[in-house]
Amino acid sequence: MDVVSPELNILLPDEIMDTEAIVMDDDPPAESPTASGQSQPSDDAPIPMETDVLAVPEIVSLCSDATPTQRTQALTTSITTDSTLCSTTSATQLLLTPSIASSSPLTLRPATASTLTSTSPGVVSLTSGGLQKLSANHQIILNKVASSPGADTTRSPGTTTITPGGQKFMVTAIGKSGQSIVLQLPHTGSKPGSGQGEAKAHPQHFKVLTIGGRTDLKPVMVGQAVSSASQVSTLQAQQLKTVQIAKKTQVSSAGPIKFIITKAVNNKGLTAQTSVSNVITGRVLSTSSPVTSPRTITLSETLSSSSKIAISPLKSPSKLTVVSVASQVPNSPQKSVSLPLNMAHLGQQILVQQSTATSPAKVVSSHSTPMKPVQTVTVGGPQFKTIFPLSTSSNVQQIQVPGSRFHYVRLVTATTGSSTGQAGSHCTNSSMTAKPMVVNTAQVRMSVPIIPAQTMKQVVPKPLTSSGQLLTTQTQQRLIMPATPLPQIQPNLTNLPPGTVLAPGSGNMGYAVLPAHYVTQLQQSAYVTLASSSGFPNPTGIQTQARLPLNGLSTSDAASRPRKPCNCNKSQCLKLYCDCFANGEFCQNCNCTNCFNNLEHETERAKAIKACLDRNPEAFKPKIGKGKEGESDRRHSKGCNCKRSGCLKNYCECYEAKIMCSSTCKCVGCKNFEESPERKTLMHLADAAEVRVQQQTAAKTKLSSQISDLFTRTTPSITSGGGRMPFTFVTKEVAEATCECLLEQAEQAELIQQPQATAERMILEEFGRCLMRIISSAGKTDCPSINC
DNA sequence: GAGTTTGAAACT
DNA sequence: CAGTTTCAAACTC
Repeated sequence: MDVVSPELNILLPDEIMDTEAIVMDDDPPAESPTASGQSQPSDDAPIPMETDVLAVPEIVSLCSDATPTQRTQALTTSITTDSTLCSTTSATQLLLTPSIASSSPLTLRPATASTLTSTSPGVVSLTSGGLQKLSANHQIILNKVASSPGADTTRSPGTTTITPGGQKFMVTAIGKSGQSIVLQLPHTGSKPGSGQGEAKAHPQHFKVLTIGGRTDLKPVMVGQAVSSASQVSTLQAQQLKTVQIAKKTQVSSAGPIKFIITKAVNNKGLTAQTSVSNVITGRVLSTSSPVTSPRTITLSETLSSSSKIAISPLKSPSKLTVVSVASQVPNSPQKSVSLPLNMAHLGQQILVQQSTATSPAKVVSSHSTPMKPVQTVTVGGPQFKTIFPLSTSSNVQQIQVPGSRFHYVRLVTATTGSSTGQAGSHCTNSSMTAKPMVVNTAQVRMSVPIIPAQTMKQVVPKPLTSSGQLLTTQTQQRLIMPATPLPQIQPNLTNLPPGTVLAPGSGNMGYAVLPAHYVTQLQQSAYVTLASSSGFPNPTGIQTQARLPLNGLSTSDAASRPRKPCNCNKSQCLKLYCDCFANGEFCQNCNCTNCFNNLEHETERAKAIKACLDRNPEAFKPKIGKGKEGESDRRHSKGCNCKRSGCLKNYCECYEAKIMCSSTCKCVGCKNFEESPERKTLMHLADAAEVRVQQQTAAKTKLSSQISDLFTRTTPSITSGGGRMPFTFVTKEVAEATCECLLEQAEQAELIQQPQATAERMILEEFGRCLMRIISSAGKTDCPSINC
C-alpha cells in the first residue's frame, strides 16, 4: 500500500489537495468491474457535484494522523466539538448520503449525543456522554435512522457490520488494518456484535467512511481495512463505496446537528487498481449544508501564536482564518486546525478564536470591550493567556453581513451562552446555510479559511501533524467582537478589507478583524518566540512555518501566491496604491518608507480603511471575479482604462491578471482580446521565456549540484593529507608547456601546409593529449610535467 | 539604478 | 461625474 505521509501532504499546494476528492467522485460506476451488476441503482448514482450538494452537502474527513489513536482522537474531538457547539441541539445525526440516498440517515446512537464510547473491545459505538477513547480496533457502528430493524452489528474486533437489509458502512482508518470503523445501518436496539458473520450472507453495498489518514486512499487500503475485518472476499464481491463524513453544524440554533456522510464513491472493485483518491481521509473535515456546495475544513497544525484574532477572508481565494490558541501545557503540543470552507453560499460563518501566548495581543488589552479578563495560565514558566477558546455554540454568534465576503463571528462570554439574537449579528442559524465552524479546544489551534466555491470544489485535506492529537478542553472565552450592536461599524462590515483592524481608541469597540494571512504573519512572527520560550517539542514546527505565507518571503505558501514587497514612499502604505494594503496584508519585509500598514499603527490603518470604504465600498473586494453567466470565469470587475499600453502590458490590470479585457473595460486600442495576434504573440513569447527560465534554472541547479559534488568529493583529498585539487595541477608552468605544445602543433601543421580545418584538428588533438598527460601526471606526482 | 511611462487611485 | 493630480508599479535605457 502506498501511503504518503501527512508530512508530505502538508507540503502539497492547496490547489492540488483541493481536487482530490471530487476527481475521484467522477469515476463512473460503469468503470468498476465489480460494481457492475451488483450495485444498486442508488449506489451507482453519479457523485454529486456542487450542484448536487443537496444530496452531498459536505465532505468531512476527520483527522489525518499517522497513528490510529490520533485519528480516533481527532474524530472524537471533532464530534465533541460539534456537539459542544450545538449545546442546544437535541439530536445529532449521522447521515449517509448521497447515492445511498435511499438509505435513511444514520444516527449516532443515541440520537441526542455525538460522542464516541467504547462499547466493546474493538467496537466503538456512538453514544452520548463524555468522550471516550476508542479501542484499538476502531469500529464505529452507527445506527440507521428510521431504518430497517434487526440491527446486526459486530462486537468483536475484526468483524464488519452488515445490516440485514441495509447497507454497510465502513469507516476506515486510513488503510491501516484493524482500524476500520463500521457504520452500521441497521437500526434500533441493535448492538454491536450481533451481526457478525452476516456480511457474507448479505452482500451489501459498503460505504467506506474514511476517518483519518490520507486522502489518497486506494482500493488496497480499503482492502486492508476490510481484511482486518476478515471479510476481504466478501467485500471484493460487493460494491464498495467510500463514504465521507459531511458535517453540518449549527451554532446557535437549536436544530439538530447532523453528520452527513457523503459518498466518496468508489464503485470499483477492491482489487481494482484504479486510484481511490476520492476517499478523503484523515486530514479533512469538511462541512456543508445540504443546500450548499461542499465545504472543506482542513485540519492542519501550527505551532505558533498570534496576537490578534483575525477574521476575514483573503482576496482570492477568500480565506477566513480564525485562530484559536489556548493555554498550552508542556508536553502538549499546540495543535492548529485550518478549516477551509467553501463559501459560495450565504450565511457562512466561521468562528473560532485565538489567544496569544507571548505576543502583544492588543485585542486582549482592549479595555473598552466587554471582554473578560484574560485568563492567564502559568505553565512551567511561560505564561499563556487564553483569550478565545470557544466552548459552546452559545458563545459564538455569527455576524453575517449580506453581500459581504467577510464573515464575522461574535464571541460572547463563556458563561452566558445566550448571545443569540443580539442586535447587529446575523447569527440566526435556522437557515441551513449558516455553517458556523466552532472550535472547542483549549489546546487546539484552529484556522478556518473560507474558500469561495468557484475556487474550491474539493475538500482540501490538510494533514495533522505527526502529533496530531486533538485535545478538547474548554477554557474561558474571550470576546473578539463586542456582543453589543455595532451600529457604527457594522454598516462597513460588508466591505471591510481583509485586515481590518479596529483598535481601541478609534471609537470602536476594540476588536480586530484580520485576514488569514495576517494571522499567519503574526503567527510566524510569534512562532520563534513561542517555540523557544515554551520549550515545546515541535516536530512539525518547521513544516508549519514553511507554510505560513509571509509577504516577500519565499515560504511555500508565498511561493504559490507570491507577492512583491511594496516600495511605497508617500502613501504610508495606507492607500490603495500600496498593494499590501490593497490586499489586506501587513507590510512585512517591504521596502516602503514611513509605513503605517502594521500593527503599530492600527488606528491610522483603521481610518484609512474606513476612508477607502467610504470612497468605494468595494475597494477591498477582488477585482478579478467571476464573470456573468456565459462569460469567462474570470473578469475584471471594473475593467481597465488603458490608453497607451494596448492592454498588453502589466500596466493593464486585465493583462496582469492574465485575463481578457471585457465589455466592462474602457480601454482604448485594446489588443487584449482572444483573437488578437499581438496578444497571441506575446503569449507565445511569454511561454517561451518561461520555458527558458525553467531550463536555465534547471541547468543552474544541476551545475551547482555538480560543483558541490565535486567539492564534496575532492575536499577529503585535500584534508586527508597532501591531496590537491585537480585544477591545482594546472600550474603556470603546465599551462605554458601546454601552449607551447599547441603552438608547436600549429607550426607543424603550417609547415606541411595542412588546411585550416586540419590544423585546428591537429591542435585540438594535441590539446587532448596534453590534458591526458596532465591528468595522468596528477595521479602520480604533485608536479606534473608536460612534454610535447 | 536612474529616469520614464503608465494607469489606478485619489482628489477637486 | 469629469478632469486633474498623485502615486507606485512597470518599463526603458
